[in-house]
Amino acid sequence: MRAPLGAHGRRLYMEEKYVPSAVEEKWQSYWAKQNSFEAVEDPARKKYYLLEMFPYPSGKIHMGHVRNYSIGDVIARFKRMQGYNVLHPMGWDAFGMPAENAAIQHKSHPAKWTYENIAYMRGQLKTLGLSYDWDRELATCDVDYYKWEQRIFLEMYRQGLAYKKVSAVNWCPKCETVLANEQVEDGCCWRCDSIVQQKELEQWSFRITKYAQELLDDTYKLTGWPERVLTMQRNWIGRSVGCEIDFPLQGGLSSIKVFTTRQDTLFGATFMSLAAEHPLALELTTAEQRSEVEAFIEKVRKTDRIKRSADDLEKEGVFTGSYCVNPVTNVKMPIFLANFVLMDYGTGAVMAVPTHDQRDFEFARKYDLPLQVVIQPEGETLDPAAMTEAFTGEGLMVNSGRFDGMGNSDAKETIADFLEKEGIGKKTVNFRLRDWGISRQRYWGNPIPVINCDLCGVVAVPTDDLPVVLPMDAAFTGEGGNPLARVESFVNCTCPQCGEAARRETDTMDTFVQSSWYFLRYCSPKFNSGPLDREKVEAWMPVDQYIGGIEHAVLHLLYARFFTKVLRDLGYCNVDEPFSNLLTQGMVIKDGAKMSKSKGNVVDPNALIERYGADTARLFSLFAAPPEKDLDWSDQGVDGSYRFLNRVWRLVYDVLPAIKEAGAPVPGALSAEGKNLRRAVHKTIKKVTEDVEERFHFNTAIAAVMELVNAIQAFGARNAPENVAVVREAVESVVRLLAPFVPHFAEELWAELGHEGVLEQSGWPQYDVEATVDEEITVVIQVNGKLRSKLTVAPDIQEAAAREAALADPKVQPFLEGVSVRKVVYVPGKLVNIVVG
RNA sequence: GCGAGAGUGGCGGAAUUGGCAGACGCACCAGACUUAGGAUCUGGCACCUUAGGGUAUAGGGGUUCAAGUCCCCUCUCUCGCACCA
Repeated sequence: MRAPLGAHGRRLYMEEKYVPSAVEEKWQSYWAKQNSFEAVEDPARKKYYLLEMFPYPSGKIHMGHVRNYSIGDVIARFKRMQGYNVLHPMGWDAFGMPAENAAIQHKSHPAKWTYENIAYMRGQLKTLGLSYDWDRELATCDVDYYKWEQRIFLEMYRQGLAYKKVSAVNWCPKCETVLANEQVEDGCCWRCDSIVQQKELEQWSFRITKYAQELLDDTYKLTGWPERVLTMQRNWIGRSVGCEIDFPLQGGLSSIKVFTTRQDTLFGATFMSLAAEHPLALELTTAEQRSEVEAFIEKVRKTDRIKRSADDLEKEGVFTGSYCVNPVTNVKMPIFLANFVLMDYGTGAVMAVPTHDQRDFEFARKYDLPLQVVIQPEGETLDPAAMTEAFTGEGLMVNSGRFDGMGNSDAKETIADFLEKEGIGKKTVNFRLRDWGISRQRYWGNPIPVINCDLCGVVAVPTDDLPVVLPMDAAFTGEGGNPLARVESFVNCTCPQCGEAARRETDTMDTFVQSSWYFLRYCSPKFNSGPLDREKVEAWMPVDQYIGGIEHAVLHLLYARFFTKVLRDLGYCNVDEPFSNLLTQGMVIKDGAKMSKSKGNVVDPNALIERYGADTARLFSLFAAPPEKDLDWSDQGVDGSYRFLNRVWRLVYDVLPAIKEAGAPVPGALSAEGKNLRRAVHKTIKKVTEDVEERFHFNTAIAAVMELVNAIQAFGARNAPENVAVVREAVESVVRLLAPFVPHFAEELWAELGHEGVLEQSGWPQYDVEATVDEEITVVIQVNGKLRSKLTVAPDIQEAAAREAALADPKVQPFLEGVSVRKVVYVPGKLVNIVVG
């Protein structure tokens, strides 16, 4: 039954029963109408930029999104209530392969599929009551977004930060396309099961290596990031310090350059290992070794990347027939090709020191190559003939000429100086990080804005001719490679330089490019004179809190840092690091496994919202675990959260008539019970504030509110006239503290409590320190560290009194009989420990 | 192999600075209300117990008056990297 309406359409009594759908629809439309979450720059207020990683519009929201965005929304609403000017935007990472696959499957168009998904998912996010500034929404597949990216690309090209190079890629001969590493399953194409080949292709790359040092150094400034993410990035960048050393070819003029971090073992280098792809490989091969070497190179090339880097791959190699010379010992070193030497690390050549490197050791044993010990561990004499593994520890230098007797660690620097002085080598820093290959032979991406001219070579599309718009009339058959390459009207063009017929580049950019700067674009999403409005970017950046999955620890989060630095250097912004604080939330697990269709353990957010409402869905996903941990989904747990909201609703319903007219509590006029409840209220405000603000531990914050609700319910004399003010304050506090977690629910009850304005603008509740002070405290009494009794005493009890009371306590007495008290430890306000023996 | 993190009741999880282990919730048990209960309310709920207590935070040792928390060793799990010269 509906409650009767008052004169202004307002119900006279609140609904007895909590109906989530009614409440949620009401407030969602209110927020939309009021544009409640619009972010406007305001120098008078402190800004707070809160961002969750934007989703790929795959079709519908899953529970991982619900969790991610609920966490973000709590922080956004909390900060807003605290008075911050909050920017909380949302958008779509909208280019990518699945759209193309769906188009092939449904004989549709990637754009149609993508925009339909966006429309649907936007609706789902709105149903969750997330407080986004929807006016800033962007989709990376919008021309208005990607055209600016093309402009950035061209500027990077001019600066030498974007360049074309030949690199090895995974190639499916049937699909005629490049595959990402993760699309290769057991060496076969994930779609057609053909054997994936390694292919050398001309690819566009970004020179991220130029920023390697800065990207590494600045990880030490990111104090708001989880340590493990920083560690992963540092490992990925992989800086190592060592030397480049030239080994002259025997009888030849040229030399082979190696990179080593172990120049201290140079005197023990007895042979040379080159990568199979090393440019000198064939040149160095003698006639009699030719067939063997060619067979080896072919074999290595055929082995795919995954197998090649597998742990159990046996070390193999082949002798080229040529020799080089160890520049410090003049020993003749046979030159081998070895399958474990990587062309894309260092120089693709390794000086082999079998006595002090395990890989070289295994290789030398297999091919019967000489061993020379140059580091002796203390108290032991290594005999090359008897060694079963390389010695990689510390020791004293031997067989190393003038360096004999030095500690090998100390010798590193000395030898490096020596090599530089002699012109044999030089100190270098080498990075594991490689340039970022961004070419994709796919349609649904941002076209790389260049033109290939037979006469002029690669020619940038003039800025005035931008954007290069992705043509809509491509055919999606799943065969014949990149659909874009078959759109004649797109491909055929004239060279902007010479005017002759030319072909447009049909590679599109990796989708990680779009996600590398979307957070900057959010600051001025509609700016139409460039990618970024510098003033707006300066007003909002950096992102104060970024939230997303750990799976992007290296890829996205490294690319975004790189891109921000590039944009800074191009003059678009003044930001060094885009994300001040990073929260990596855990996965949503059910029945011990990640939710997946094949496991049949998927929870559908729509069904959940329909049955319980968004507030319950949010509450449970926040309550069940702290954000950085995996969340174990439990249907019964959801019931529990729903029950809690119903309990709060009923509590308000029950007390409303009595407290309607109540004012603020007058501390001096309270009963003892009233005082206790008020203390609980203010302690709860304190705890919730701290848990949310300092730790993002929403689970304990919610638990604290639950405790307070239990306390209000247990509060016996709540309708007594002297207590109604306390009850009102208590109930209102519950509602206000719940606002960031269950915003519709809280707004509704706030209105029912008779407030005219919206709750979110009423400010975050402040606790009264005075009210939190205990009147009496419990002091624990231990005997030899074991709990024996408890004392209830005044908070200001003196040490002597506490000791005396403890020793006199009847429950403690039996434990003091027949023994002597050796010591009494007193921790003020906490415990007395009587040590006996 | 290297690096990081974790291991607490039947379950998810609390314990923020070394000071009452198990908050809060779920499940379960008993009771009340009820035609009924998958609603609601009340109470119970780590384990053992001779009812005094005793034992418990993966296992073992240590520091301390006091250890889930600090130190050492071992085991298990998760994640990341993995021939990086």
